[in-house]
Amino acid sequence: MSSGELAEEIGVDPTQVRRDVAALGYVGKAGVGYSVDDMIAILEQALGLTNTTEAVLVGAGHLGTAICRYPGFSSYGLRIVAAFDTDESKIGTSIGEVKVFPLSELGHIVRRLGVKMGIITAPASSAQGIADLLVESGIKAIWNFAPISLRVPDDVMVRDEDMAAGLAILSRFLAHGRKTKDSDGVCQAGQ
Amino acid sequence: MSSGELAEEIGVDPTQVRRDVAALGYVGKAGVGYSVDDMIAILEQALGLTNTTEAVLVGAGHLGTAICRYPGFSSYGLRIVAAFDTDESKIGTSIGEVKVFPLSELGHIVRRLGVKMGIITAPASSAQGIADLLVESGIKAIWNFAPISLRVPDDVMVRDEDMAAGLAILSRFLAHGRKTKDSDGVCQAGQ
DNA sequence: TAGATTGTTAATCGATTAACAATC
DNA sequence: TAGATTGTTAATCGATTAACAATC
Repeated sequence: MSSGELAEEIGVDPTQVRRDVAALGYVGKAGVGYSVDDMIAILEQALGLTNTTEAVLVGAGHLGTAICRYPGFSSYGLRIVAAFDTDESKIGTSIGEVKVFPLSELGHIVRRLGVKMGIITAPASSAQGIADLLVESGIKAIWNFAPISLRVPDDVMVRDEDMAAGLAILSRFLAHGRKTKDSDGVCQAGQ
Repeated sequence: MSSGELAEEIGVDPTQVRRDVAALGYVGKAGVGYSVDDMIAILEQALGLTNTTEAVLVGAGHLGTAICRYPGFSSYGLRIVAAFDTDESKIGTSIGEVKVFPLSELGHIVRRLGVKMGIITAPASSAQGIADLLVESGIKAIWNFAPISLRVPDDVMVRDEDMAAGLAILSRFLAHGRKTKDSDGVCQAGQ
């Protein structure tokens, strides 16, 4: 497969493809292109999809439940090993395969299992406290679904899946009828 | 509030703040700064949060249910007016305030209500078909939760809330221990 | 007035793209 | 060999930042 075909497919410049592929250390064949199999292997490797990532989830509400049950993640190497909540009625129950534990057990369990990823599906009001708790327990990557910017140490990565931001960008488009580059930055400033 | 304070708060350069604020047409007072109230008003205006956006949701599974019930959206001006699914057992039921209709009714209802935003929470395999249907019915903004790149006309905006992409970036960080700029582009190429 | 902070111009930085010799 | 496609250098483009006169 050639850089031109790939570029066409994803709507970018062919040079961009060649550049990125080269940056990953994969060398194609001049006059021929790239091997699809090699390409897949290289990308999986680069994205860290080859190893299974274990994660804990905090906040067993609707969103947490949806994520625990989402069938796609296992094929991307994610395994949720425990869920936490403060709601007495949820503790002890299971969401699919995932057991729900009291939040007070979090530090204990995370440290014991050596889990490095935490997923926050709790309300915004308790998200920062949960993040602190996760970081303190040794978590290095946080997937944050709460609509709030979390403060964490530099060596911890946060990925915001901030739905309100996504919604704001779409709303803006509908209201003003144009797509902007700055939307993201402006939105953060607004929080 | 000064550009310096705002910049400090969100971790960017003060000039950036001044530039963006000016770009929105809001003029601050030299030597004083910006009025917080004016700032909020300007941002809400710019982001289109002042008008309520009506949306339809397709795919009344776990994720769709979580979104319909998510309490935060109403304060951001989103109102989901109808949900659609092909599952006979779901049709006719309600998720909170939202009624579930058969997918065959989508064009009819969307056109009738003049809704401009569609939310896709269906499996990846049916997402493109749903997108086509939404576009055909007059939808101009699609909020896509299915892990697939949708093809739509230029005048339709798609916002991908692609969880697999978010997961890949975090996995990559855990596996390789560094944050990258290119992750997004590379990830698209991998799909 | 003196201090602070703006809006904007000019300089820097990085990312994207065009062009092309090297290679299969 | 001839055609195609690579990796990379140089040129372009846009975004970020530093600097500062204008202003409250």
